[in-house]
This record gives sequence, C-alpha cells and structure tokens, in this order.
Amino acid sequence: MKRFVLVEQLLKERGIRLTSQRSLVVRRAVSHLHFTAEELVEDVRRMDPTVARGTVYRALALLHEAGILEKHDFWYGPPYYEVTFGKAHHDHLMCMQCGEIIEFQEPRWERLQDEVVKRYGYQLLSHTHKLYGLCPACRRLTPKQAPKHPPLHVEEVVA
Amino acid sequence: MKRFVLVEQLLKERGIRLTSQRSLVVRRAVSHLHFTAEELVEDVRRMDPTVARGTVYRALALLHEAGILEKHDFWYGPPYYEVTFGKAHHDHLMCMQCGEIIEFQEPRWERLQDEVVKRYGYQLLSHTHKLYGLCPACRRLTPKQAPKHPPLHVEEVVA
DNA sequence: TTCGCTGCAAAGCTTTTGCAGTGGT
DNA sequence: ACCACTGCAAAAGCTTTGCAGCGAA
Repeated sequence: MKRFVLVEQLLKERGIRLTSQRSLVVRRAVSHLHFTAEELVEDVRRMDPTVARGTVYRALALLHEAGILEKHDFWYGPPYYEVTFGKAHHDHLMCMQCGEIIEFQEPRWERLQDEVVKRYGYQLLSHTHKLYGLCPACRRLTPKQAPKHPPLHVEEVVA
Repeated sequence: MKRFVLVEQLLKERGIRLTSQRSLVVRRAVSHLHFTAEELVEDVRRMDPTVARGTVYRALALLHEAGILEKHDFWYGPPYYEVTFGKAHHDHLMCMQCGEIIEFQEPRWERLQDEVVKRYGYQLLSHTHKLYGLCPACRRLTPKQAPKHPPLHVEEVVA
C-alpha cells in the first residue's frame, strides 16, 4: 500500500520513532474512511491484543499533529478521525437521521475563503465545512421513525 | 432583555415547562457569547447554588434541540455553546495559537451550499464552516513559541 | 546506550441517568 | 391532579497519565 509507505517516511523525517504498534495503528487507520478512537482501538487489538488503549490514543494524537489525520466532530458522540494525508481536501454533508456522510469538493468555496482569510490578515492552516440535513430517503420518513440517537426532531429547524 | 422574553415564549409554544431553573439557565446563557456546559453550570450556580448540574445539562440539550443554541467543537476541550436565536447566521475563523475567534458572514457561501445540497437531494437543516489559521499577531511568532494547547479565550468579536 | 515508547491501570474530565420527591399548568 | 421536571449521586463514556520496564536508533 503506497500511502502507508509514505506515512512511515514522513514520520521518520519528523524524528518520530517507528514502533510496531504505531505501524499497526497507521495500517489500520488508512484502511478506514472514518473511525472513532475506540473503533480503532478495537480494530488494532483485533490484530494484536497486546496493544494498549493508551498507545492507540497517543498514536492518534501524533498523527493528528503531523497533519495525517483530521478530527471531525459530527453531530453527536465522540469525534471521528479521517485520513487526509495524500487526499484532496473535501467537505462533508451529513444526514442527521441515518448518519450517512457524503464527501464532496467545491473549489469555489476555497476561493471564497481565501478572500475571507485575507480580509482579517490570517494565515489559513485548515478548514472544515459541514452541512447537516436529511438525505432523500430520510426525508420521506415521519419524525416518529427517527432513531433515538441521531438527534432531535429536526423538522422544526427552518433552514 | 428582549431576546429572553422571546425564548420563553418559544419554549412555551413548544409545550416545554418554564421552571425557575430553566429561566435561570436561559438568562445566563444569553448573557454570554460562547460558553462551555461547565462554565454555564458554574455561572448558574453562582446565582442559585441549589440548581443541579444535571438540570443545566438537560436544559442545554433542550435549548440546543429547540434551535436556540448551537454547539461548536473548536480546537480542543469540551464543546462550546453559542446563542444563535434571533441572530443572523455566521461562521468562524479561529487562531490555532491564541484561540481568538472571529465571527463573520459570507452570503455567497450560503448560495453555494444550496447548490450542493440540491445536487444530492438533501434537505438542509444547518451547517457550520470553520477556518483555522494564525492571526496577524501570532504569525509573527516562531513555531517554537506556540503553546501546546492554545488557551481558548474567546474575544468578543463583531461580525 | 539512550531516552522515547509501551503496557497497565488508575485517575480525570465531561456528560448522562435512575429514582423518589417537587412543582408547573 | 397529573406528569414533566428537579436534586442528588452514582455511573457511564471517552481520554489522559504516572510509572517501571522495554526496545528503536
């Protein structure tokens, strides 16, 4: 897997030691699109049960700081991580009922935000745009059919 | 305070009981721009120490569901709440070093996102756009001067 | 050989919840 | 008079951390 090699290289360049545990965390991470810390813990421990929970969390923090992972807070629950290293930037559209996440690109936004950032004299480092709504399928359901966790009777919110 | 009256009205219309505790939570909430749940707990208990932590959390959830509060996950730590009821939508530009938060409006984004949402057949309910970067002051510092976990002191910023 | 990294487990921080009693409508 | 709401405190959920030993460079 090409991306994996690159990540290891990049870690090495930054003086971050490549232990077998970190290798495993990286390998498992890049094999998912979105995952929570706990999901990755489970996944990693399925491959090697001796890896400690704390090690995975520490590796995640490192990868995040290194810019390899992005951390997303979606609607509820713990934050999701996403491997962005080597991928073009994209934004998210999420269904608040079923939790479906659509990734899309919108170059015109990128241009607009350059303007905004310039306006305030900022140097842009990263950004996230999230749209929350109802997917075509869920729009057809009555509010009562809404699952417990994906929050709230969203009908009320007039966009 | 006008906004407070409106909020109480709105709660009433939704059949949500107006207890003294909720009144207090609303009053304190609208007097801040951004706050965490724990900050609000402290603030409320300063006025009335008998109010339970759980009550504040439950009230926050209600107000959030009612669309009166928005929940923001900024760079680290617990999420911040923000009173958006009666305010025009705005987005956030945050300095990753000093934690300054600038609020701004960009109507052209709103139009673009309508397009995107239509493209996927979604019904838009809400959205957040966050830009992370370095403010003019912090850009002048060397990377080494950057604090590990930038303190999140929120400047009161006007759009 | 050095010192960054790990496993373990305990603690920490934030939020949620069960229950019995209280109070809004 | 209902039953939603509250206080209390315990538990739950997620993440961090201290420490002693280990292992990558």
